[in-house]
Amino acid sequence: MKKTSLKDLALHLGLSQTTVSRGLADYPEVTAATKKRIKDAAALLNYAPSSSAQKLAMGRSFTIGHIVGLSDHITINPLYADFIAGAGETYATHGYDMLLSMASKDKELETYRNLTNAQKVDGFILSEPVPNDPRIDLLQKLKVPFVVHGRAHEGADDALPYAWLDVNNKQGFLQATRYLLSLGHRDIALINGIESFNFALQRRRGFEAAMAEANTPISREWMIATDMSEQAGFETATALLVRKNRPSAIICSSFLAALGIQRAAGQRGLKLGRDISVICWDDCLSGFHEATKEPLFTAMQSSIFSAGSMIAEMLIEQIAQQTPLIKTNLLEAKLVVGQSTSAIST
Amino acid sequence: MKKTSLKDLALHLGLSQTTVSRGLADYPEVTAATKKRIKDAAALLNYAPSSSAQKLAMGRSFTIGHIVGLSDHITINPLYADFIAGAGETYATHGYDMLLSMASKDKELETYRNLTNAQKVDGFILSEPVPNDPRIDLLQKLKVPFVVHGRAHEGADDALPYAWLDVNNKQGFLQATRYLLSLGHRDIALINGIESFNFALQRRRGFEAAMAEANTPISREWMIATDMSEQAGFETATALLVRKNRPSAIICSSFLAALGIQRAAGQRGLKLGRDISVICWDDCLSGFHEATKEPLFTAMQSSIFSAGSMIAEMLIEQIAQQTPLIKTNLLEAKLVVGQSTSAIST
DNA sequence: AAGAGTTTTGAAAGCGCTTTCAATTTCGTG
DNA sequence: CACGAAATTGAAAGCGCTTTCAAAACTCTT
Repeated sequence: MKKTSLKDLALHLGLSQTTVSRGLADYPEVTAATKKRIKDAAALLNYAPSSSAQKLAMGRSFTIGHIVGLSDHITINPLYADFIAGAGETYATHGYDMLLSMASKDKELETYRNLTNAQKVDGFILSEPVPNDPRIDLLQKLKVPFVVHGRAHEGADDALPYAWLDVNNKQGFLQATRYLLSLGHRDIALINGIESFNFALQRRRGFEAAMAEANTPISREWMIATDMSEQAGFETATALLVRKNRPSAIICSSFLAALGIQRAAGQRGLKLGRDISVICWDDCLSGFHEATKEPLFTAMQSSIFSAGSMIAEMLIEQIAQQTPLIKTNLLEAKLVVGQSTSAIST
Repeated sequence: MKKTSLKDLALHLGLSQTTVSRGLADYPEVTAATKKRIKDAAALLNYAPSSSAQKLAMGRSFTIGHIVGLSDHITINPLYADFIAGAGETYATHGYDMLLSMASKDKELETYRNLTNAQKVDGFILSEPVPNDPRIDLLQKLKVPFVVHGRAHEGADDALPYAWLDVNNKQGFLQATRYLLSLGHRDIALINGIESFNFALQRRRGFEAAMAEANTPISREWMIATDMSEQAGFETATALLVRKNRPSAIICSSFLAALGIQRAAGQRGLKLGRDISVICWDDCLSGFHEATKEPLFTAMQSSIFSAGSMIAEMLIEQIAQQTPLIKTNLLEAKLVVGQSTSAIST
């Protein structure tokens, strides 16, 4: 049995392709009665329009591109997976598809260009921007709609010449640090992400601001920027805890790394929330969360899943209206107190 | 500046569309000289064929579908992310695109049907099969090429009526258990994945077989099937370790859960590889591995990234040759000794 | 009952490519 | 130099849809 085409369907109904096409697309000029007749027949004959024909005729692909740049052996991180899942859910409800493309870092720009030129996508979501990200320049030159997850440029927050959605990293760590200070902690270490990523830089700013507010000196050796993996968290924390004067609290940029801190602490007989306080950034990854119980870590929470969902919404909207008016969205993380922090014992 | 079409390019070159098209596609009847002329011009004018037009004309989409069924709030797991990354890399080198679609469990079958009918994809990769998976029946009925990651039916391994790639789960845990036994362990607990997934069932089989071989009784309360998350590992291990006669070794179905076991052990002052041995299945997730150092866990390793890559290769091959000859591929996991196991102290 | 206005339908022209088949050019050979 | 064979090129017909524009079928007025 061959695929049923619009022509077949029209023939079967004794109508023109035009009318059938319009009926299926809910054009107002088609009577409700014939619409129903058309749709019933379509269901019966198991008709589905060929997407490539549609795309060709309409000049749009109803597809959003996500490109992940694989550098050597570092691949998708779980964060990104959740983000994608959020976006994907939104696409599904809006009739969009998601094109996911892996490209080695050196082929990344080329991949953006190809997907655009071949008209495979109507727009892009851009993740993990770096300062003055070349991808942004490229996409602007190509005049293809896109939204950035994060901001690629410091300062002038409001006047960035592109659409973005970001979480208020600075404010988040400001608040987190204030919380630790309010518990009496003064010797606070920072285990941050690589600070060439803007998010990490902003978090440090927040940390520093809070410490400055409280007139608390920062130990430079206690501000560490590293990978956001369990292993890195473990190693960094171990290095920190092995010293004779160790911090009484750690503020950490990732849930995964916090797990590593916990391992390091456990190995030295230290219990989180009793012997040492830990507060971390928590992107609310699925699989690490049992919503039911008191959270393991005190954390600044901001679901990256919903970030994905929201950014997809923004992009779809931008595509719908031709004029690329530049919308932005700044999310605030929420302080949630868990078991990993306590007031300093006097 | 409008997009350059094939027509533009042909006009510019003073050739027919036919020749240009053939030249770009490296047809043998086009002279090397004109081929070069064509390709240069294409590069100059920044020409890229419209993929939808190509698809329409050729009746193929050069796109592979991956559908992830989201059940409620459980989304993509990191395992799957790595798998996808591996597949994506292979697609890229073969000129294929990956269409990633999120669908709630109840809409999942419908999504397969839609993508197929709309001819959006040339084939599917099917993940996490369950016994007698309805998706398999559907795809067979739709006559669309697909390869299953894992096997959906027990027994008759060789004669399954579909293409699959799987890792030898039974053999893997057989070997792992034998290793623990060889270290003198007899009180071994199993923390397994949900056993409605075939992979988990097979691993239990392997465990049981090894124990039977050694005439070692299994404590039924020590065979636990649960989620493969850090949290679940932690809770299960805690329950196990809190008893007065606790196992001397644990075999665990996931690296993540093993992390949880470690946390539970640490909390009770037990050190892995000294006070208790742990061996786990390790899918070699990126981000959890520093290739440089001795691995944390003794484990059965099998990279899920390369599984993704291999399965993509299989599918592309199956698509290329119309006749769907059914290939299969059984991978063996590798025992790698790390720090988390040691001979039982006498 | 005719004319104007309003719905509802359809023929046909694309969208940008591939590919069949026929036409043209080039080449080798007697 | 002529002639058939081989290599190279092109005109045009799709692929399956959307959409413009014109025609046909109604619905009211007067």
